[in-house]
Amino acid sequence: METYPPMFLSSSSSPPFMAMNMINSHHHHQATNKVVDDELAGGGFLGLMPSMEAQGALSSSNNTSSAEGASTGHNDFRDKGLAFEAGSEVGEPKAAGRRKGDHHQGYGKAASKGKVRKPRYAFQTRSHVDILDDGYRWRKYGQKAVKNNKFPRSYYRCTFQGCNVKKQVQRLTKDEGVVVTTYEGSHSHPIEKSTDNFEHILSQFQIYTSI
DNA sequence: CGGGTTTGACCCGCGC
DNA sequence: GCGCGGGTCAAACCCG
Repeated sequence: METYPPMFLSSSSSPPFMAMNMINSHHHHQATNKVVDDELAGGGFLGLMPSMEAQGALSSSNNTSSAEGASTGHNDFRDKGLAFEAGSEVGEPKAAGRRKGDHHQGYGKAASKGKVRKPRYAFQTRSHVDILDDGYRWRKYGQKAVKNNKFPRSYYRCTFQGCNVKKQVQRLTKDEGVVVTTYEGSHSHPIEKSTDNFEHILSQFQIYTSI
């Protein structure tokens, strides 16, 4: 059970994203694209990278690669994940009655004010389903069209009290089969779904650690 | 009904 | 200084 693929074995710690279940591969979908009956046609791990494009800025922070993040990833959420939360402290207007035309300030991002930037771990898989079931429950909070890409990018957030883990899913324009998932932060709570077939799923991944 | 999704507005950093 | 591009919010909407 402890047999993880080489990419996770940097320090035998928990990666920010553990236990991905692609059980609902050919499950129903929304309206983005028709889900073809490929189930595990993809399922191949194409790569793992520190971040998509912002890796330059991120690497200068404290982590240079995703492997490092995984190596210290057992409790590092206090460093990065919380840092982000602190940054968005102002931007948490649960009770603040801010409206579009009203006076409001501080949307999470700007509050950081050039401070700590949380690392993001991106990896891409081969699947026709955008949303991979990684065991956690996510709530979609945004979707934006990206320049140079035909497909929009979806923003998700973990729906756990106090858990500020985010992730964004995007498909590549060139290869529709490639789905890039970027994680931010680490979960601090147990997974809700069963992950006993984790190793079984990972065993069929193709890892490319030549980044 | 309640929780997740949709979707347009808004904010902000950055480049021109 | 302005416009663009990316990220977030929240009211409306949808669906079990």
